[in-house]
Amino acid sequence: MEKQTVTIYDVAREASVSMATVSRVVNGNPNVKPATRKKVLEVIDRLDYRPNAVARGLASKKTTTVGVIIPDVTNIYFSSLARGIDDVAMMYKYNIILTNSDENGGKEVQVLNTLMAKQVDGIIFMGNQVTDELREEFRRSKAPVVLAGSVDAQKTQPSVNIDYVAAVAEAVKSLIDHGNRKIAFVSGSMDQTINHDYRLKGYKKALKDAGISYDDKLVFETDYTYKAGQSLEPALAAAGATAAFVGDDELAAGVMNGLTDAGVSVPEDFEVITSNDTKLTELVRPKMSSITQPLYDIGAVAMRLLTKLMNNENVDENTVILPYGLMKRSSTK
Amino acid sequence: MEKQTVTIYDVAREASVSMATVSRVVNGNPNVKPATRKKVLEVIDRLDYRPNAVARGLASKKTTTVGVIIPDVTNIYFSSLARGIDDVAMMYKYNIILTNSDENGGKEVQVLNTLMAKQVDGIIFMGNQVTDELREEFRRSKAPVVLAGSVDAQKTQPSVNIDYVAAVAEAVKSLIDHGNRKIAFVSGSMDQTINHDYRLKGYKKALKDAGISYDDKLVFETDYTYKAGQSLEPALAAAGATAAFVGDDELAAGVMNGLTDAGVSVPEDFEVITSNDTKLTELVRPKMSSITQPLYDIGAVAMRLLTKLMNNENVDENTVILPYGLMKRSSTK
DNA sequence: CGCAAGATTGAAAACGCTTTCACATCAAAG
DNA sequence: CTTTGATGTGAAAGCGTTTTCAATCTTGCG
Repeated sequence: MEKQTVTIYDVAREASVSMATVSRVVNGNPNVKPATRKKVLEVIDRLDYRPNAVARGLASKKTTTVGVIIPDVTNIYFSSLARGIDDVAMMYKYNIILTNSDENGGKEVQVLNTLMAKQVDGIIFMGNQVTDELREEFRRSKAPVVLAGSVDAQKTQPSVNIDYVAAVAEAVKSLIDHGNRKIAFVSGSMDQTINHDYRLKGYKKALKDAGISYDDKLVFETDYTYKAGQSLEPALAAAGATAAFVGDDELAAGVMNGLTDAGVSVPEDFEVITSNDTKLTELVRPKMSSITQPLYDIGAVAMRLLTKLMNNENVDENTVILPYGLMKRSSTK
Repeated sequence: MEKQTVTIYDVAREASVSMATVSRVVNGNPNVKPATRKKVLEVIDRLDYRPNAVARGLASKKTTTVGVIIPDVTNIYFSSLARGIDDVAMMYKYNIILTNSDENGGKEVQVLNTLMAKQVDGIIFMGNQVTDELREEFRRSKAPVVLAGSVDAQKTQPSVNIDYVAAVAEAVKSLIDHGNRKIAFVSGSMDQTINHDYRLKGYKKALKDAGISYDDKLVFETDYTYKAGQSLEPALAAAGATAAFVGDDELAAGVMNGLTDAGVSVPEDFEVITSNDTKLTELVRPKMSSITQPLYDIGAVAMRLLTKLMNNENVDENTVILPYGLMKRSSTK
């Protein structure tokens, strides 16, 4: 009992016009006499005809779907971007093929290839380690690729981000202004461009501006997980830190809770400022001060930029920088 | 400078075989002489041929992509399921077209239609208000549909869930066992089957078993948002509740924080137990006691079930119920 | 009324692959 | 050597659209 499918041919026959005409009305081509259009529309309605997007994709070489590579949907930072991406994608009639990469280079390359095989019209990439191999795949791709909330050391791809260096510098400066001299820098892998080339740079800049010397014993490279943060307290104490800048909200929540559990009170004895301003910052107690980022917008703008690229519209600025801010909550004085 | 694409025809020509043969080696069909296979493989490699999945989809009537309808990726409960879905999808070589529905009936129907137009091989639906119209769409769909972490009053679709009635009953019973008599039931819209037909039923059952009479003043119908929970304290106090069962973790975090902010200490003065065991339960302080659910597995099993359905394998049980548990943390005594 | 310029339409060729069916080949058996 | 049953292979017909190009209608105008 395979369900029967109605094709454009059936409609053409029933309406006694050609497939071409049906195609025209379906696609809103204006070169159709109103009377014919009406007739065709009626048949379409009567037969409940629904165009087959795959056939259309083959014939037109456009699939109206874009690939989205995300480290992990479960991470609120990225899912917030994804939400922005999907909303504007829908607005422009695109669909999203979403795949988790775990920031695993091999998987990323593989995923990229299957996306290209599926003939996506464009790709949005999230992830902060653009390997040479990956960059090579981007280049060979006929579909435009834009990075969202993600940086590439060689700035070769269109991207949407905030000014991480300035944001981190400002965040760290606020810590310094509160009298802290030993400020920990806590983040994920230093292999990630965003940590190594941006955040750390901002951190160093703030220190330098304040005349504090940089000490790599205060740099903690760890996982972006709650657990990792939670178990950091002893190390933080050992290093004599009195405050910390943290590169991820979940990680920061871990750090804070680990501190609190160890009897260190935040922000009195230890200040914490985090990076992403996800809703986690409001859930934990004390609420976390954070760099603020227009998460949804980063995704939305990235997708919007991608639509332009896919349309071959020329864009004035390929790498867009959105504004950031600083939100003081209760994890800092 | 359109990038040139290599087709199966090019490979056939270069290898001096027919397209059929190339197709066979690409698809691992065993009826190819090893020598020919080798020859073809070499050409494929040399020309860097990548099969066009759209053309393949048109010819074979299989797209190896499934649609996933999710209320909001940003909600950790659902994104956890989505992660499970994507992982097993990848395992079985499927891709995921992900769309947010906001549990908006109209949008759901529309999305469903575009998914069907894209010829997805199957659909995973998350959302708890299956309207008649939606159910009708499911029925007319030639692709199988399975519900993940979502229930339909008419149990007509394959689905993967836990036993919500029993789980809630048990959770509420634990609250009763701690001496509470006035237990609030806090959840999202009562229009949602899961709240109305399952959770509330479990709640009532627990009350009844304990000989406590049901009082609808203790039922709080609200949004699934942190904010909604946070502002609930006055109402909770007014109703004289000393404990609450909450249907969503983010909402529960709000409730708890609202309580705490109002000077009510949890769990001493007020106990809270939540439903989804997402990572939020561990982030907040006190950590939240919760019904535990195998979130990732619900998604994974749903996807696995879908693969079987797509293959027309016959499955013994269309509606699978996964085990739940109760995790005592610090928001209950 | 005649004609050029649009405005509408249709025929048919792609699009890049899978799949059916028939044909050719080959090794083993008689 | 034939015969036979596998085994390998190719030709060609789809799959359901879009799109090009030419053909056919309509108009407005002189």
